[in-house]
Amino acid sequence: MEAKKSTKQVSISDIAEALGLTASTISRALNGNPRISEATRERVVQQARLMNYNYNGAAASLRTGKSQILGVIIPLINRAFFASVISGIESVANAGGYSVMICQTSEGYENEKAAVAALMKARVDGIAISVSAETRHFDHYASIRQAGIPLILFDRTYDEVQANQIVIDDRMGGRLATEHLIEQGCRRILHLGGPQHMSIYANRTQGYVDALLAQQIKLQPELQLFTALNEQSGSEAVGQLLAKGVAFDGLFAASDYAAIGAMRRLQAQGLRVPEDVAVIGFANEPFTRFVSPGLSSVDQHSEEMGKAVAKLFLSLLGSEQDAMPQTKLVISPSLIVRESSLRKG
Amino acid sequence: MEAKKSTKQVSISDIAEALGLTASTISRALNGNPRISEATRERVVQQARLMNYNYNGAAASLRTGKSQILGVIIPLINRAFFASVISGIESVANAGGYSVMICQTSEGYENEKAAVAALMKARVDGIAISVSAETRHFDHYASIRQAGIPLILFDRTYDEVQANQIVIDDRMGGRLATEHLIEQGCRRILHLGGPQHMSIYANRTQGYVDALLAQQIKLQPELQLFTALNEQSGSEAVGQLLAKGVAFDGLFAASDYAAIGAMRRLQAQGLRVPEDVAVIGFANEPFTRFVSPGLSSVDQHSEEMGKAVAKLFLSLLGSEQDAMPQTKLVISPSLIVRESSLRKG
DNA sequence: TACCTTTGTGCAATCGTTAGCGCAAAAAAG
DNA sequence: CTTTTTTGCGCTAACGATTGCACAAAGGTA
Repeated sequence: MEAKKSTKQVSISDIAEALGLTASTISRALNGNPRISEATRERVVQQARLMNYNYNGAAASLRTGKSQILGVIIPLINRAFFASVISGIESVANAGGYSVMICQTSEGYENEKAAVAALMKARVDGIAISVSAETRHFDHYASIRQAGIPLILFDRTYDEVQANQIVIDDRMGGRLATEHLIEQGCRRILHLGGPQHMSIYANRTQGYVDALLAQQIKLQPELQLFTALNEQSGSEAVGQLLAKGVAFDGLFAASDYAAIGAMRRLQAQGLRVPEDVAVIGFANEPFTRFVSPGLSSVDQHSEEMGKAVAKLFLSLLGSEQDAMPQTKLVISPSLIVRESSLRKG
Repeated sequence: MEAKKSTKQVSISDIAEALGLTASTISRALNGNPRISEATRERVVQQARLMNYNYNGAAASLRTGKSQILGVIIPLINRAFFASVISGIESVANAGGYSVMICQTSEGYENEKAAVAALMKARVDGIAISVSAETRHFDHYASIRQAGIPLILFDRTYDEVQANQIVIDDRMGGRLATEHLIEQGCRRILHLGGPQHMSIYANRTQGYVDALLAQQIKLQPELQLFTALNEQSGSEAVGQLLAKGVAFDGLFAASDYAAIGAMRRLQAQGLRVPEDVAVIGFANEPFTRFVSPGLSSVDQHSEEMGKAVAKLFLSLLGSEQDAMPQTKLVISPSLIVRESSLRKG
């Protein structure tokens, strides 16, 4: 009365016993250690399959100190950008024999602390973080560095954190978007920017400034608004400006959501896009191709970024001893032109 | 010459030594065992914080057989539906003290096998799977049942698998969508369905049939097309029907992507939506609200489904002994009416 | 004072794998 | 036919946390 219901998993010692060998031999055979004869290895593999053996990662992790797990912390999983990044991380990490453990912070600082703790508890071999909007100080990363495992910040990074970084060139993205609007004949370009304490938004704004200055277009303070960059705030920003009688013929929003909100408001007020106002967003969210007019945007190569994160992680595993050299990888964004910014003339 | 670079994490024995106690006392203190005096517990907690102690999940997992990890396998992470489900799973699981390990299969059978193996290796305490499109047999789930841990199938389920299920009522969703079109005056309703070996698609089709029969509308074989349900196939399906001169005044697609593809094609061919053809999709993808006309759809309450998955998992943990009773939870979808299906008359 | 409870902590075994060291038997070298 | 090297495997001690059992000290009861 102990058979069927037993939830006990078979271990290498069970295999050893069945084969008249010892656990160490099984371990070596399964791990491809060259000191084990081909014949024995074959027998072991057969028996393992037969007995439905499952490798116990926890035991190995305890013994070796490595878990073969990569931890990832992101603000929101159901944002197309982050979902794609994870997808990229997943594919490369898996190919390298690593599993991925994911935590989302919902942009909250306390959640981020809890996430770090959870990953450290799982003894992950490295952590990749896209910092939550709420996070302003970084003491909770200390335990990661103390454990001596790779720490990679991506997209939402801060230079003050001692860590490897992978970002897209947001400044270039902002410049590309703005230059494009200028080329389309826009001269009074409204910029809807995000929280400037976050480098991604500050850089997009800087790119906007760069482009204007390069064309000797004077910056107009009333044409720069900083909001939460969601659909509603985009709509409201445009509504207020129009109410105040501030005119503009182009609009660069640092987020597609703000852009779509703004575009819909413009249309609701009787303005034509792109004829009266050319609009471009940022992130190339999936919906941008489906709306009409198609929303121009800046693609961040999110899946590629994810792959880069995982690759960097894998490469850091070898050389982790030496004071953790800080890599900073910058990915160039691409301009995606659709109807919302394309004027016939 | 051993201090700074040491990557060694502190263990409960280290705390014990510092305090002149034993590891067992530290363990009990940290776990809130009532046999430890409040004074001692306080000292231990202080010292642990001081020494920057991190709980070693691997060690505990080895000893207890529990990892406090929930494994999740999904076809694609960067699909709004699955991303939301994960988000829901994550929030509830975390609140229950569990971490989430995610694997994506990219709809591939071999990947799904690898994912199961990876999760079993991590000794997760339970696995939730949304079956890949390519998967037709389920032997690879055997190791899960053998390990005696909860197995939950969600959304993409198969009754032939002995497991708990959480699904939405796709049949009801299909019926709601079709009834709505009928109410809007449609009589010749085109249905774009998905692979019928997958219950979700078969059920949506069945709902369509139910609605028509209930209204004594005769089924027209030429008005039922089964495709891969992406944007392109939706477009092509409509193109072919129009070319063949098959008329229809309503369209129910089992996917929003197929619906948008179809809608754009209709418009390109000069047909008005919803006046000439009323269109409704399925899944309520984020883009449906942004397109124009707004695409009516069927909401699957994805985040809620995720939460239900995690809750079921947590509840199964207690009662896992008894032959795993098979729960089947059905979530009702909601009809979301937008302009694409709303006729003035 | 003697005995019984509580209360608070220590002892030691255990989970499954790994890896350094040791040691026979077989093979190669002299 | 010895001596050295190689090959193939076993022994054993970890890794860090948990937990049943034991047990001393303190407090209660008779």
